[in-house]
Amino acid sequence: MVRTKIEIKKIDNLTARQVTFSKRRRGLFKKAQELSTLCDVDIGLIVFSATGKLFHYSNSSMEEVITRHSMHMEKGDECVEHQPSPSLQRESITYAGLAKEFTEKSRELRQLNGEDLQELGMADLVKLEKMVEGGLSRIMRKKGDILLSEISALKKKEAKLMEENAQLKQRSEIAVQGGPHSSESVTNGCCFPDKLQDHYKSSDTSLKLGLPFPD
Amino acid sequence: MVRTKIEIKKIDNLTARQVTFSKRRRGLFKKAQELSTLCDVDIGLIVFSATGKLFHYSNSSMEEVITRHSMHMEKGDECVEHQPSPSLQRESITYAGLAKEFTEKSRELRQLNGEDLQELGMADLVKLEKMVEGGLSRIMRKKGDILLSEISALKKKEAKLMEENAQLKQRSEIAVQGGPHSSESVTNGCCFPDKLQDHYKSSDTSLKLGLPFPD
DNA sequence: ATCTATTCATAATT
DNA sequence: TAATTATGAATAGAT
Repeated sequence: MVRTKIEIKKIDNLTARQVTFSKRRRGLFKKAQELSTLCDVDIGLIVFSATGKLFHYSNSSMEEVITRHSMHMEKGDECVEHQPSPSLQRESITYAGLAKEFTEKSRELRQLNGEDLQELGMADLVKLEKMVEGGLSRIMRKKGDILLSEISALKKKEAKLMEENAQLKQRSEIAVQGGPHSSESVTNGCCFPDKLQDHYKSSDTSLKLGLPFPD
Repeated sequence: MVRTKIEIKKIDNLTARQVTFSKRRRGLFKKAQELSTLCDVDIGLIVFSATGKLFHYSNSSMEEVITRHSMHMEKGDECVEHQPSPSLQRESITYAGLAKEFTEKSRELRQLNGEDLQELGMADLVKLEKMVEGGLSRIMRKKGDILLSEISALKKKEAKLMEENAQLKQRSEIAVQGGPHSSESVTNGCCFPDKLQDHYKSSDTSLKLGLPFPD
C-alpha cells in the first residue's frame, strides 16, 4: 500500500495508466455530476480514451451545452479556466448584450423570410430558429387571449340577455294575469334591430385566423 | 469549522452555492487537467454558471473534441458515463441497435426544437424551419378552431335567446293590447341599452389577429 | 475488483 | 475574495 504522491505527468506503464484512467475518470464524472447538482449549473464533459472510446456526461443536453459554448465562442468572448491557452484567463461577459443581439436577429429573420440564409452561421441559425418559435408562441398566445376575451364578452352578454329574457317573461305573465289594470307595458321594440343580428353574423368573418404559415 | 458531510442536492443559500461552485469548479478543472495529463486522453469540459458565465477546459482543441463527439453521436455509437439518460449497455448488440434508433430520434427531436443543427445543410435547415413553423401553426390553428367553435356556440345561443326575447316581447305587447286599455307609460328603459351595441361594435376590433411577424 | 494508507478536496469559519 | 483547518473523499499501490 503506502500511497505515495504522484507527479502529474503521463504515466509510462500502460496498465497503470489504464487503471488510473478508469479510477480518475469515474471520480471526474462524479465530481461533475455533484457540481451540476449542488450548484445547479449546466455541465458538459467529454472524454476520449486513448483507444478512442467516448465517455461523456451532461446534466442537461450535451447538444445544448455545445451550442451555448459555440455561441460564446462566436461572440468572441474571453473565457476562464482555459489552461492550455495561457491568455484566456478572464471572465466571459454574461448575456448583457442579449437585447442587441435580439434586434440583430430580427434583421436576420427578415433575411430568412427573404430566403437569404446563405450568409448566416450555424449559431446564428440556431438563434434564429428560437426566435421564430418564440414569435409564433407569442402570436398564438395573443390570439388565444383575444379570443378568450371575446368569449368572455359573449358570455356576459348572454347572461344579460337571459336576465332580460327572464324579466320579459315575468312581465308577460303579469300582463296576461293582471289583464286590464296593468299599468305597465312593455317597452316597444326599440332594441334588437336586425342590424344587430346582422352585425353578429358578419362579425363571424372577422374571426378568421390569420395563420402565419399556410401549408 | 468542523467540516461536515454534505448532501448532494442543490444548495439553497445563494452565497454558499456560489462559493461552493467556485471551489468545486476549480477542483473539477484541476482533476480534468490531471486526468488528461496522466492518461494522455482528450478532454473537453464545459461549464455554464447560473449567471451564464462560461468556463471551459480542453487539453487539446475544444472544437476537435466537440466534432469527435458529434461524430460518435451520429454514428450511433454506444456511450458510457452518460448518467442523465438511462445508460445504454454497450455489451449488447441489440441494445446498440436500439441505442442508435434512440439517439436518432433524440436528435430529430432536438432538431425540431431548434437544437443540434450543426450538421445540417442549408436545404435541411429550410425544411426543418418549415416543419417547425408548420407544427406551431397547426397547434395555433387547433386552438383557434376550438375557441372559434366555442364562440360560434355562444353566438347561436345568443341568437336563440334574442329570438325568444323578441317573441316574449311580442307576446307581452299582445297581452297588453288585448287587455283593457292601460297602454304605455312603461317603466322599462331598464334593458337593451346602447351599451350592448357598443360592445358589439368594439368586439370586432378585438378579433384582429396577430400577424406572424410583428414589425 | 477490493483494500488501506495517504494525499487531496473542501465545508465551515474567519 | 482569500486564508485556515478539520474532515470527508479520492485514489496510489498492493492484493
